[in-house]
Amino acid sequence: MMDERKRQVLQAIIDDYISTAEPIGSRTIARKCGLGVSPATIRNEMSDLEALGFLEQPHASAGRIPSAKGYRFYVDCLMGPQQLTDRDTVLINQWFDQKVRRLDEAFQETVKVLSRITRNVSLLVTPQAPVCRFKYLQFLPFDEKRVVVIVVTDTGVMENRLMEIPEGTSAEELQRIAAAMNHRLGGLNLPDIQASLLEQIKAEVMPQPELLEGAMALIKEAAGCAGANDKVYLGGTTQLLNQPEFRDVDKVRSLLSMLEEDRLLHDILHTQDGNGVIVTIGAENKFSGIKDCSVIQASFRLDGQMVGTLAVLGPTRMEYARTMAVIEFMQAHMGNILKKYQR
Amino acid sequence: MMDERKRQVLQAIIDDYISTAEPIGSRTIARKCGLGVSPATIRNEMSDLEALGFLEQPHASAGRIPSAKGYRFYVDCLMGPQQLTDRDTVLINQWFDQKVRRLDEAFQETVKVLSRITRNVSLLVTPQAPVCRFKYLQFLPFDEKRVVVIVVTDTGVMENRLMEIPEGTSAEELQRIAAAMNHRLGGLNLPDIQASLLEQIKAEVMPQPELLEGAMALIKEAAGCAGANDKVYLGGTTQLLNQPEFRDVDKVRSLLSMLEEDRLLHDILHTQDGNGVIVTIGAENKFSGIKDCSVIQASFRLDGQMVGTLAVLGPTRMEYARTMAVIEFMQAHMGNILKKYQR
DNA sequence: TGTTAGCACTCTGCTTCATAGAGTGCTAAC
DNA sequence: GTTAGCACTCTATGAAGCAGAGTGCTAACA
Repeated sequence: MMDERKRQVLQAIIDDYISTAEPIGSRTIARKCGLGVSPATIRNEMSDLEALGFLEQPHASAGRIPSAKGYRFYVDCLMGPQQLTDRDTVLINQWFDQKVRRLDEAFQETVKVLSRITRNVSLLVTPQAPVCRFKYLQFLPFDEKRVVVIVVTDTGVMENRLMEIPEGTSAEELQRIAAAMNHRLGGLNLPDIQASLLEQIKAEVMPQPELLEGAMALIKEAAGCAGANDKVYLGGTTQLLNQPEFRDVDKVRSLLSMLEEDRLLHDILHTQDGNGVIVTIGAENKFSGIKDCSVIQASFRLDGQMVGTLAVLGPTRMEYARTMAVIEFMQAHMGNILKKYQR
Repeated sequence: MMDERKRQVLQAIIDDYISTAEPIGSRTIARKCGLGVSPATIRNEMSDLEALGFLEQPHASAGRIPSAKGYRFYVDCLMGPQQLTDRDTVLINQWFDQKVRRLDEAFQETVKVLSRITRNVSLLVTPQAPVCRFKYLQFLPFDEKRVVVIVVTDTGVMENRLMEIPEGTSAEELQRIAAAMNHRLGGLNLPDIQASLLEQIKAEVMPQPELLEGAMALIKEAAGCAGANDKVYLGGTTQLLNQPEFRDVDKVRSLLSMLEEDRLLHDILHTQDGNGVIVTIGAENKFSGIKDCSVIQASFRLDGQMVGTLAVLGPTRMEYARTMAVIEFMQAHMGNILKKYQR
């Protein structure tokens, strides 16, 4: 029931619609898809394709547009894999060579370049529970009253902060406190360093509660959000405005206000372990707010560990093949880039 | 020529227009401004006000709307100072209590809350040339192959990074390098630490060029953008979509794409030393791209030193009194907030 | 049986036109 | 100086008409 010609017709329609965003009629397809048949024949095929659920009609006398099911079939069975153009790869590499300094900057720049190349909104989330261990904590001198506290973890995530020294605390005492904490906490996973454990240490090292509090706060911070964990990066929201499906300000607003909620974005993406690129089309998405959008995503890893997920979000009418190629490329290169610049 | 009644009429028109965004006729004003005169009289006044340049007419038979000059007069002479509501101050304080951890986060959250309260786009820039001195640099152990480099400055801005140790470098050698650099650079202003000076040191401490390069890069970084210097924070861009003057997607796009250019935003704000709130209305702005917008801004300081400028950007039809009150409040509280959480 | 030409039909989008409504400016009276 | 009255102007709105695009159906054809 899906013979070769139907597939060709469907592909031609989707390809055309992706680039024009206009409903497309039998005449145009007959001309473009090169089957050498008349519009009437195409009309029959289109009628069948609509009956099968791959196409729909905005209204009775308009052309056809692809349905979600149509896009799904297109992504799964019709479109071929696509290579990135050299221009794109060069652009990406240059971009990162110039801009990236820190881990969170890398993420920030990634969404920028991703949205620029795909001409769509892009996002990047980092996982909720980072697996990283406390290595040690150190007090560095600053001036008579203050000291720099630095927390070092095994993934190279480092937090530091300036802190007041309680009246009359000697350098030796500071060393002792640091040593005590390092002894107790060294090698522990950050999420495992609970308040209870910190309380225990506090009891042992009583004399400088303020200082200890500060150090603890810093460790908690490193555990919770150190570097760039559990964060959402969003880029290219203005790209929406270029899409004809967002000619209406109200639509833009409703989508953008959704995208402002970090929690929601986290949920939109399937944070999964696989290496593949995942495409979610229209109503396949969990949230009805993006039921007219598609999401293309992939998770990337560093040293075997899942570091985050990057994604492109756009109208269901999207350049799937190209966008998937871009995501795949970025996924593969994220590891290298991160290794090179940070850890 | 600007008698009391004219002032009252102008004020009534502007107040009304600010809240409705509709051209406003003599009848409405006669009813609202409580002067007990007829629409015809108001018409005469309005005609005068138009001749004086304070009002304009979108078209011949529409009501009047304020001109840029009208807003200017309103801001300078008509509107009274306004207090923030308790709800607003509570909202702001809660916001920061919960969210702020680091300096750059403080800035990020500031633009969020600012745009939320003013219902307009808000921005925050930090000055181009931070005045801060290099204090010292230190290498901390990480593992056999790598070391953590930390740069400490006198304002508490700290950069750190994980770095490879060149094959066969002893701990003593690292100490020597650090000492040499600290000796040469200690106390210098970061912007003054030029490539030339670093080159010189490089010549003196030849043996470990890679390590040195890394440290230098880090110092340059600290000089250029350490912590949060020379950065632009932008928030509440979606607020634009709620303004009737941005019902047109093309307008939104042209403004948003302007706002994406950090350099431009930097230039939009007058980075100045005064403590006052500055209002720039319509074409008073340097950039024609925002000639239909007004900017309300103030610089804030910490320990006497100028730390940044915050601003609200919206259509010329803006709640000037309220927005100025908000900006003033935020300006005063930025110092406290920053002191409390960071340095 | 699959393909095609022809044709009637439908629906949108654009243009034109008329109308209602809001607001002004002017004049003359108070 | 203020006000009522009135003619005038301009916009926004909705109806009507028309062109264009596209379909579905039927009948003929290979």
